[in-house]
Amino acid sequence: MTSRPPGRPRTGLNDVVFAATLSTVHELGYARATVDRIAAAAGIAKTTIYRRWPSKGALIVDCLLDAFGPVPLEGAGRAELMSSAIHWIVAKIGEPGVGDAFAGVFSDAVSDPALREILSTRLQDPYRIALQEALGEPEARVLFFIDVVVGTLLHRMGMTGEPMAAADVTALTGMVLSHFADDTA
Amino acid sequence: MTSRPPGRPRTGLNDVVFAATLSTVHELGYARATVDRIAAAAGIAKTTIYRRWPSKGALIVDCLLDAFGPVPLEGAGRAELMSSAIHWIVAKIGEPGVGDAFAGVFSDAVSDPALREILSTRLQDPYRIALQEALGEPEARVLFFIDVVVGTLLHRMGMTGEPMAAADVTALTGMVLSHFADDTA
DNA sequence: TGGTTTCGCTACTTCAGGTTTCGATACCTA
DNA sequence: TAGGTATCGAAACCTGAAGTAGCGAAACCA
Repeated sequence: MTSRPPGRPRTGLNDVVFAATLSTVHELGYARATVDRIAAAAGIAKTTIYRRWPSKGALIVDCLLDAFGPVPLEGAGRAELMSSAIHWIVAKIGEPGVGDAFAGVFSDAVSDPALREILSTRLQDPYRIALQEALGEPEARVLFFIDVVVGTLLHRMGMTGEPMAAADVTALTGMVLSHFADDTA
Repeated sequence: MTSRPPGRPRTGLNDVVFAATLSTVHELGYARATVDRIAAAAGIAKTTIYRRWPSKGALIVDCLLDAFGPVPLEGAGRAELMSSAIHWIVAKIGEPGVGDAFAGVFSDAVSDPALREILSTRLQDPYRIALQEALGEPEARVLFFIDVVVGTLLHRMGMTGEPMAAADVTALTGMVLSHFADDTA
């Protein structure tokens, strides 16, 4: 918030920027969370942000990577693995600012192939690969799984502005699990 | 395309603008399809567009309403109704420019409450109500249905830039149908 | 102590959404 | 046929946000 004299870098600046990004997006929404405002919230200059990230989209993706962390793939059977993965993404998207930021970058990516590439490679691929190995499913099935889960959650958030309620999350989980339980697809 | 002298209105201007909107969005993507370009493609002035629509988002929503038309709810049983509804929205989203335009407005709506209101009221509600009456399902279930179907399709389009392949559409249809077949949710 | 790195600040460019103004023209009515 | 009115086209303009450039200042390192 407050100004700061120039000088050599301080450690942990990324964390400050990430926190400022999420809180700003949470407050103002994605589109109105300009780089200027994020920089102001972090107490740094806009130029400093553009020295570390090539674009606003890249900043958001890095911020989401930091917020998500590694996917916790714990559980005995395949059903438990998938169920825990769903609940994990639901919880993450429900965190303040994370869902808005996620929906926001995804939005921009629709008509920005470069950003789509970043989003696909840096954000989706790690989780897709981890899920593939854990579940022993082919790539196409895992991609379909991600489309259904993430797409449904984002559509609800985009339409209502709020994360999905617990009852619908239960319905989503049950639907996906029973679909992936049989081997007919 | 070509210039045109000023004068009294011509009939069917909306259709010209809608066609120009879809083709421009199809060519350049949503974000790069500026109102200037759409106007140029329609052979009219940007001012004329803003005289009829208050914003780019409103124009796109009207354009989508025109492109979608009434939802064809034909079929004997509930399963056939839902199946035909899914295939209808898949076909519509697959039309040139429609999917991009849909994903684009939806994106903008994430951080624009006013646009979200327009999108929800004018685009989603009519179809939701029609589905409610045809299926005899409560509102919450129909909303969930829409979230799953539309969300999944848009996520795939946003991630890959192309509509969903037939095999995955089949999987999606089967999953949704079997979920809504039982009365446990 | 001196060089290098990184930062803060200010100013700038570019571009898109949206507004305003004004002149020109076609339709409608008398 | 003449005049009023509604609508269009053109161009200039405003606002806000992304991204860039240059300079001075401070901290770290050798």
